[in-house]
Amino acid sequence: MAAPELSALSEQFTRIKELTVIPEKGLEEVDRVPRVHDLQSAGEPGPADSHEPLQALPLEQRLELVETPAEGHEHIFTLQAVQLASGDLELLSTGWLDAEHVQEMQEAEGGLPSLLWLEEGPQQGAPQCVALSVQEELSPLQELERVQFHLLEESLAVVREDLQPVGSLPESSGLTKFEKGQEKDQPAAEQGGAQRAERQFFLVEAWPGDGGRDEIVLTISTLNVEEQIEEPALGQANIENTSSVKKQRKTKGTKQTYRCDICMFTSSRISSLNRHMRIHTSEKPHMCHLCLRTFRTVTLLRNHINTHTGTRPHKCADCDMAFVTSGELVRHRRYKHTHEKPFKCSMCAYASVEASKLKRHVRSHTGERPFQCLLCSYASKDTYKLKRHMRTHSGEKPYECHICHARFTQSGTMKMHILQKHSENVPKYQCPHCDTLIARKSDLRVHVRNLHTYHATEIRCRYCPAAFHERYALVQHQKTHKNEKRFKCPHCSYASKQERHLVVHVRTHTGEKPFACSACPKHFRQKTLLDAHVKKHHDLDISPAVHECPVCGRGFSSWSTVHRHLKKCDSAPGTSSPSGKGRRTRKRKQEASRAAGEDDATVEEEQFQGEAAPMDHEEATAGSGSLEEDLTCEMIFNMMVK
DNA sequence: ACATACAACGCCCTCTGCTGGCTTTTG
DNA sequence: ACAAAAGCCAGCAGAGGGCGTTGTATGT
Repeated sequence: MAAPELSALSEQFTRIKELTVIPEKGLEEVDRVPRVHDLQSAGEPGPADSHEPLQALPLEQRLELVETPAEGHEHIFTLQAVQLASGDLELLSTGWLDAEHVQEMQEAEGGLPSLLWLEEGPQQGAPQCVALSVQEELSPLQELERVQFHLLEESLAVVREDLQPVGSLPESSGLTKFEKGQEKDQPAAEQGGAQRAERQFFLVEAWPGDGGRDEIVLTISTLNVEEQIEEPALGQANIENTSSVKKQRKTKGTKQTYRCDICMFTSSRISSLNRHMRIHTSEKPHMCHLCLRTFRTVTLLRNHINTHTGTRPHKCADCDMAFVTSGELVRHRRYKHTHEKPFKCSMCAYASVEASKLKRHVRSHTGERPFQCLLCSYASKDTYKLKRHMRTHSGEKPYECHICHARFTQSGTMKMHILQKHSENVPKYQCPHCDTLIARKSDLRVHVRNLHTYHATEIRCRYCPAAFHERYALVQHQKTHKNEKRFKCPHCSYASKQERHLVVHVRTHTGEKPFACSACPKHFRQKTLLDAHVKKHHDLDISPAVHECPVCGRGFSSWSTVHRHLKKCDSAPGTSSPSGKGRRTRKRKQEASRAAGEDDATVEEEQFQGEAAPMDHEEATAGSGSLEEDLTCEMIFNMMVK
């Protein structure tokens, strides 16, 4: 076989097979064949001098070279030299390496050596070899560009002495492969069964693949051999184990069970057991030529390659979806079309399409959190949540708003951001208990929780004895007190909405004037009045405004003074103040009231109800003019207009 | 060898809901 | 001006849906 170019790797598959069970049928036959140590004793190179090539033998002789060690010698390896002829590959020689030789090599080389066979085959010049390292990996067959590497078991083992290959071998099968049906037809009891102990050995084989492919099959096997104990009285029980392959035969004619030594697997068929045994090796002989991943089976490789090529042969009849495997299609149909959910939770009504989903769901009942964060105490119920959580440590914000480029840790957060900040028709959530509209559902829930939750203990109104169990009702109730004149004067009928107004008012009864001017002996009931006084009489920076009497033209500092003057002026009617003056004055008063801490409502209230705290003359002249004064002026103005 | 069914794990997504900081409104 | 209340907002986690992929068992 010509060495394939790397570029042609996709054309070549190299398989590595488990050794199949050697039938006991061949046991007697192999006793005839020469043994390695016999060959060695005859001066022929053998595995003992392992760097010497095995003698090349014609193909027709190869079976006879498959030999068993002499009694007392324990096999470690079966080694086969192969010829790599063009387009074909032949088994040329095999030989046993027994424990004695290994021990010698260990002593000589300080460990198990690498073994190498190089020899000329019957076809001159054809390259041929098997290279094997017993401790590390299998070295490639020479002349092949690629061979799978696999660890060999390091454990030295003993071999069953009676394990032997079959007498005839199909070219595509291993030397020691069972013949079809053999495993069932040959009860071990018929094989004679000396007592056997648990033993182990390795077997290496290489041969061309089948199916016309450019394929090399390389078999590396570890055989565990359990010695049989003959129980003639029961007429049964010839048990044969191969590496982990344990074949149990109870009685002749009863169904046989083949049990895996490594796991609980059992099968009624040896072929199934042999196939199963592959899962206990790391062998993945099928390599994807696109990404170099390897797989155990051709089917897996094919599915994998389909993921590269996008080939999706399984199409859904009800939608446009298509899948690589039939299983995916079935699952998809359950999710999207049939809604069949076979996995049902025993603790709630949850059911799922997949078992893994039920398993995940059950953790919400059990509280199990198998995925622990290494950086904090958080643990999650599934891997994704842990991965998402890790962003809180890394600061990673993988999601970016395409409009404002703000970044977010979760896609849902970004989605909400875009909806609330960059969308035109932002949805609002109506509170079912009141008129409140809230942008987010979760915030509406907070609103309901805070304002509409029933409280066992009553919440009392700040202004009256009313009490409520719901905060919203309390707030609404308290708003009804807003326009109430709750603060009533004990001396008269005066009432105000704000307590501070009542305080000022009561001073009119008590005569208290707590605000003293620092520049003159005057005292005032309100700070605002004091400020106005200081501004008018003691602030040199302020030039007093001149207001002319419309009757006599005399100048005054304020309209209120003009008003008072008009009362005395003989030529009162017929004069006029500037248009809109009354409104502007009112406005000024409102501003002054605001400066004094009164709200507009209070001003208006005092305007129209005439219940303002009464001012004495000096207060009236100190300020910017009272409402009464302004109204009088306006009345005068109106009279003049008429 | 091949197809098929099924299992298992992983990844990513959406929806949901809570939390706490920030901002605005209200008193 | 201030504090409290209420809404806004991003961060974060819980739960579950759906699909991708690989592995195993089994029948033909």
